[in-house]
Amino acid sequence: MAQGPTITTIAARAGVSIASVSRVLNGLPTREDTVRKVMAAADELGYVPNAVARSLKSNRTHQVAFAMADIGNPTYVAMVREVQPVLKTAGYRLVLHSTGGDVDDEVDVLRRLGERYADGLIISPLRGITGKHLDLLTAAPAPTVVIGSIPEGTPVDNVRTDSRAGVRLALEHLYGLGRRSIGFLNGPLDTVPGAARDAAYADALDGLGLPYDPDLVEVGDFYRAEGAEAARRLLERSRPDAILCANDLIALGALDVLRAERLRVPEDVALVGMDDTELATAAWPTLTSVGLGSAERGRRAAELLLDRLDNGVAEPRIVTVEPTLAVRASTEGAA
Amino acid sequence: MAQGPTITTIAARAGVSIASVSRVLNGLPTREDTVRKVMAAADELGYVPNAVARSLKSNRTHQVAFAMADIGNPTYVAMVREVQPVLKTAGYRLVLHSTGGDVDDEVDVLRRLGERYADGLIISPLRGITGKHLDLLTAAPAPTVVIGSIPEGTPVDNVRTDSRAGVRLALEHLYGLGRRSIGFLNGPLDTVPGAARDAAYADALDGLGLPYDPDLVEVGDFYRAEGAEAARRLLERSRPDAILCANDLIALGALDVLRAERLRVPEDVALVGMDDTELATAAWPTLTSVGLGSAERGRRAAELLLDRLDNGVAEPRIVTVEPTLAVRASTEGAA
DNA sequence: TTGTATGCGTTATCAA
DNA sequence: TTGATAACGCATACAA
Repeated sequence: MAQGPTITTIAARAGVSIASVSRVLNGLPTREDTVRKVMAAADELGYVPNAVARSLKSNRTHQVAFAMADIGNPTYVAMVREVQPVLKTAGYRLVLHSTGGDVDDEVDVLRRLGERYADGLIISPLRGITGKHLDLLTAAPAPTVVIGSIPEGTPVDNVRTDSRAGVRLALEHLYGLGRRSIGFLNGPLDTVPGAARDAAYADALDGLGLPYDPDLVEVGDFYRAEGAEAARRLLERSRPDAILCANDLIALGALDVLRAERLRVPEDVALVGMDDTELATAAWPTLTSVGLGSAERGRRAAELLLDRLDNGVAEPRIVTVEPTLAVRASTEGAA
Repeated sequence: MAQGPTITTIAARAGVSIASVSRVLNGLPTREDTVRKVMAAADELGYVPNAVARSLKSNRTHQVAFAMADIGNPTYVAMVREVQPVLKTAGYRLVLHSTGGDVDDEVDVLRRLGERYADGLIISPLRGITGKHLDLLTAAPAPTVVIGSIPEGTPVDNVRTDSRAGVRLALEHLYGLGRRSIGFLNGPLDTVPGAARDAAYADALDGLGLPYDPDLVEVGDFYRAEGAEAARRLLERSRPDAILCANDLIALGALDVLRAERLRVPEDVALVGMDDTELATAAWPTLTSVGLGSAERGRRAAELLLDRLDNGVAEPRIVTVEPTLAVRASTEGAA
């Protein structure tokens, strides 16, 4: 914990100026002899350059911030897991912000980006871009990439998923299996995924020529217990032959309830989750799930950001990641 | 992305010196009139203090680094999830390092701590403290907390779990259920948890007066596919009436194999996982699992570190987190 | 090739 | 109460 040596210490030890030390350490052309003396001194003293001082000069921290709602959520875990190696390879550290999905917290992250502790930001706002976000985003003090939907024309890089297509995949799959009464367990409508999936569900039904029946829709939260509650409420008033859940956790909750009600999955009720997390294959029966490309979204976001950091400005770009459907036992019956 | 205003900008605008600006912004006693002028100027310019410059002066980054093997592993997710709010509340940012369990990577993290980009470090070395770690640890340039076992006498704060007691809990539970042929699916023996759990298993058997039968032990890796492979190998040569797995993922793999072999859980084979992750309740039957207090270890580590950061030096402390046994359907048969 | 001096943005010391 | 100035550790323009 002793005060570490600085280039001044080395300079004294080697009998040269701090400029020479700096030059040697940065590999600039220097006389062989001087190089040796400096390197020797640095070695003996166990010199490690001070990142903070370097940052102050260079205006680069070699840090990238990543702000998400909850690092416990498998979706975000998948993102972080992909973001991390991309950044690391490029020489950036990852600073994590867990906002709890709180708008003020998210806004705070944006504002504090002005403190310049990071060179760039990846942010995935759970409750969407509000007016508060917008001003800060358009005048962001550092390159920013938003994962999730943003209002048209917002001048930032954006990686989004096509949840509409994802929901359609699920419903078409269920329709193809002969299911006609397809329930929907959603998360809060004031969240980005909640609102998007709600609209997509109505849309997909329409595309299949099925009516939208409010009795088949329940809103809870994106967690297992709340998913179970919602499922219970749903089953009290209707008996669908399939249920789409807005994420895998909700689907696990639904599975608990269906089991308790002695309803067989998929024979009586086919079940589909979303996000295609590890939980989907841990469940029994294994869970058919719509993959929304969390991992890929994370990776693409990191790449966009790095590109901008390295190559400077460019037009804002929008990347859309296509959804996939992982068909498993909860809809097809096989193990 | 414009160059942000500095205290110099504000000073000019308000017609005072940078010293006055600094005083106002830091809440030091200043004349009412000056305060107003400075605040007004700062507001209009949208001033945000530069964290890097501040750090250079104060020698404090308000960042804490957390190094772990893999941010995808539920154990580490649980830790991060607890560490984050503790740090945030105390005003620290979290810098994440995912080392892949690579010793050189871990050593690199320790070394680069000398760059002073963080005020402290929490590290959870998967393969244990090697000689390479030791030197750097004892002379760490910033307060460090190690999660996991460390050699006696290593002068750093340490949060450990009592995996010996954890394994004992599991085996006593199984013994109490009448199981006498208890298999063990472990992870690599050159990892800390692997080695510890191996010794603990032998120990616990001994305590119960059961013989150690090498045919009942298999080593794979801490993942599902490898767990399944290990289970397959184990079942090829013996038929235990219970299996302890070194983590939940291995247990899931074992569950897959038992199911394929038409062996009923728990009637034919009782199954116990370790770490008590979310996966344990997602599985079917739900999985009895030994909780090793990942969340609590994370929280305690963060608290230890903060205490040291705030209150300076103190004797190295060792915190041991007690294991718990979550009994579920995979051993007791109930839903 | 090397050294002196300056600035990055802040805090803090010292006179005024 | 305020302003001029030094200092944090490093990189660099410029002079020698």
